[in-house]
Amino acid sequence: MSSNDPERITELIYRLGRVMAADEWAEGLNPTQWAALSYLARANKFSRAPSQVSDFMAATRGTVSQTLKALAKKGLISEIPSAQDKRSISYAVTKQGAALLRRPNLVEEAVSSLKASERSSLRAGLETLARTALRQRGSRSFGVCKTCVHHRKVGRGGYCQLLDEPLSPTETTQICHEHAEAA
Amino acid sequence: MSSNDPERITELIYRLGRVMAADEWAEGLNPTQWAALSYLARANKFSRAPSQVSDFMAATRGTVSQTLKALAKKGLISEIPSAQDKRSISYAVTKQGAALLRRPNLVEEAVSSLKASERSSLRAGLETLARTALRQRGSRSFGVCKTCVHHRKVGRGGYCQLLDEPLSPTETTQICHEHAEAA
DNA sequence: CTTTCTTAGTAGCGACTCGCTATTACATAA
DNA sequence: TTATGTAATAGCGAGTCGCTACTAAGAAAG
Repeated sequence: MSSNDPERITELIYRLGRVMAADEWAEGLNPTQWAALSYLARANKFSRAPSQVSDFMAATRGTVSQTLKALAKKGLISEIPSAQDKRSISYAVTKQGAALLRRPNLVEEAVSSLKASERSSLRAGLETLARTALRQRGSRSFGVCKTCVHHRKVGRGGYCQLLDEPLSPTETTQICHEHAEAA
Repeated sequence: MSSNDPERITELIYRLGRVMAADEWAEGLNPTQWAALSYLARANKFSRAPSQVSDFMAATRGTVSQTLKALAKKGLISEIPSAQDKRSISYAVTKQGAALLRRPNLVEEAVSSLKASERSSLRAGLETLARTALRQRGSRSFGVCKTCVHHRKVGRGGYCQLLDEPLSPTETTQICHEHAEAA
């Protein structure tokens, strides 16, 4: 009888996901390619290898490998071989890729039209939900550096105690593969 | 600076959608097939034709036609030709299909573990969001009969004033293609 | 030093989705 | 009767998906 049915919420998330996906058949890309492109644009330099993209996208490395090759062929991202580890590759979003990402998004617009109070409670609920679901699945959280246990604020930027690397102000707001939510 | 970024909310919905999808490669079905099967189980008898499924799934009739054929071949749904309109087909979930749908779902479990207050505000936010996004897109709402402007309560069941059809108590809780939210 | 793990990335396979453009089979209105 | 519109499907090409199998390179243990 409860109208707060877990079923209804699941349904809504699923439906919204599908509507967003349908909206993302544009500019010659498909939803998966948009997801990979947008992740790469928001991830820091330690988190842009195929393995990490596939972790984020909840897909296998093989699948993601193909997606990234396709994006590279379209000139939206570029391959950058690692200097340290000769097995490893990283990808960077090109100017053309960044331009494409400025396209307005259906759900983002709908979110903007929400009242601030609705927005913050929606966000809180989704945040908790995502944390729970991802933990159950054994997936990483993929938050931004400034909310991570390994992060120390240094001046305007910061420092990652896990990777022993200084971070620029911009980098502290990027997504990291090694992210672990601070208490 | 706002941590209620529309971007963050969009991101969370997208990520949850992907995680749910990854979780739905099971029992020989894929995410799209699960979505169609679960819709058919929850839709009323006026809303189970390929056209209506494709409206709901935000896909073309051609794509959905193939998905439904695949489900039928697996014996999870069965084809029912319409008596009135000889162009039209309807689908019904079989016993085997219904049995499959009882599989526990990752996100549904996560939702259940939410506090009741969190759950209701999450639900409210998603409801509004979905309504806005669907209207922007010109999509139908696909609610259940008992919340529809065309619905009149009659005893334990109801009556649809649009289709001029009586509804059993069960039918008033099913999804309808013609649904229009009552004020 | 070599073996022996382990990890990063990729190819290729079969099944499938997706949007697209016909095409067929009706229904309905002029 | 003849348009006009709608329901469903077939077939096309590009691409995702999980999978297995593979190469190459780093790391660890003998």
